[in-house]
Amino acid sequence: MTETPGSNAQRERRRRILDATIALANEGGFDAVQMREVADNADVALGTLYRYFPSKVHLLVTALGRQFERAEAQAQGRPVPGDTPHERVMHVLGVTTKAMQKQPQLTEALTRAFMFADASVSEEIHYVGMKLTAIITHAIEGTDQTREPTEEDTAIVRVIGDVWLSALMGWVTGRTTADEVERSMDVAVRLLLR
Amino acid sequence: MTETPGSNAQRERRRRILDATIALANEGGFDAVQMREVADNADVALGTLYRYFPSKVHLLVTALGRQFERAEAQAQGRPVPGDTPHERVMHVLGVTTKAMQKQPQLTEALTRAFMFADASVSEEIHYVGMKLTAIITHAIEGTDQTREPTEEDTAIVRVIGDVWLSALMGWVTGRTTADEVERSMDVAVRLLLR
DNA sequence: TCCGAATCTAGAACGTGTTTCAATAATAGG
DNA sequence: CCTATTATTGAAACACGTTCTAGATTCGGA
Repeated sequence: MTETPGSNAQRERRRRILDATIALANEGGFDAVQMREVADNADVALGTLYRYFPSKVHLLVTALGRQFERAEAQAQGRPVPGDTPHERVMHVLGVTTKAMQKQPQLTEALTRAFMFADASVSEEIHYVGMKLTAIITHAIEGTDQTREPTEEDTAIVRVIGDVWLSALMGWVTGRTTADEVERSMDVAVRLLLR
Repeated sequence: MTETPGSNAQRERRRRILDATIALANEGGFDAVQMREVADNADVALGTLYRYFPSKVHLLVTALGRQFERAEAQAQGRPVPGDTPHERVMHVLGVTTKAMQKQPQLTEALTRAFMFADASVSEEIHYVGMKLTAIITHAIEGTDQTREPTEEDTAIVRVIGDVWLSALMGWVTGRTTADEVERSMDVAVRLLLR
């Protein structure tokens, strides 16, 4: 799927770096992901870290992309429970929200990096966006994978993704609770999938 | 409206600081708003700047709030053109998008600060959110200000605001063009206001 | 007008993201 | 196996947000 270029040793280094990143983020959030610390924990020189990832934000957004990849791989084939698009989308969002609640620091780190990213990270951002829409589309379609998503479906998926990001931001910045996230998602999805 | 406390000299300092912030942001975006530079240009000591605004993000989000205040004051009383809620909302969003296109650096600076804000900025963030929903609500209502907004209206306004923020982020990070922002807003508003 | 408290100033200092560089190690091509 | 190229290392240096300190200055109340 995602062919990572380079020698074996290089793939290993890259993996160690991303692992260290996730571990640090999980413990202390965005601020705890310090480049010197990541390099140390990944057994790599600081310069090497910067050769692999040109900035902290690149690093974190790439890590987010890897998380989405794994989530997608896990959901692969398994049908989403629920009889209506609304139910299925809410199920996926609910599961995701619950997972994020269990690792609030990690969520904070990855979300803030995503939000803070500037134009130089657009490629990585775009990748994450694709994964997100793929997951929501999959939920809307349900088992009925035969039907090609209409243009309207695509638009709806994008809007749901947007609302979810905003809600996530509210939660990460402590303005809303996880319950409120779920409630506001429910309202938005109801408005859109009617 | 917004009673700024303190002596005259203090209000003046605060104004100079925010003016310098906007000016720097307008020239060079988020990175060009450097605290030492802001302090210099506003003729205050660095320590004073930090007494007024405890962080760069507080500073920028407060500046964003002031911009919204002014936008709201200008729109005050003037009815929004358009015969339907959809038309009126799109008109407001279109005008805003155009204004932002004229000052892309300023938009980048304020948007990124808003996105990056953490829990300590929730008050300022909340203020900006209120202004935004007020503007959208005003557009939906149009001249017919008699009708109390329903609960559904409120929910719709919030979703529109969320989508707009996401679209804005896409534009700021160079993933989408201003045209695409407007187009995706049109789709979202159509989906919601039907 | 005078005093004490609050505010402001100038500047040094610190932490962390980022850059740079010389030396060493690994790797690929002949 | 040798060599040229490239990658990695370790460490210093730089940039900018933030904090701290010591001494003016300003301000409000007696």
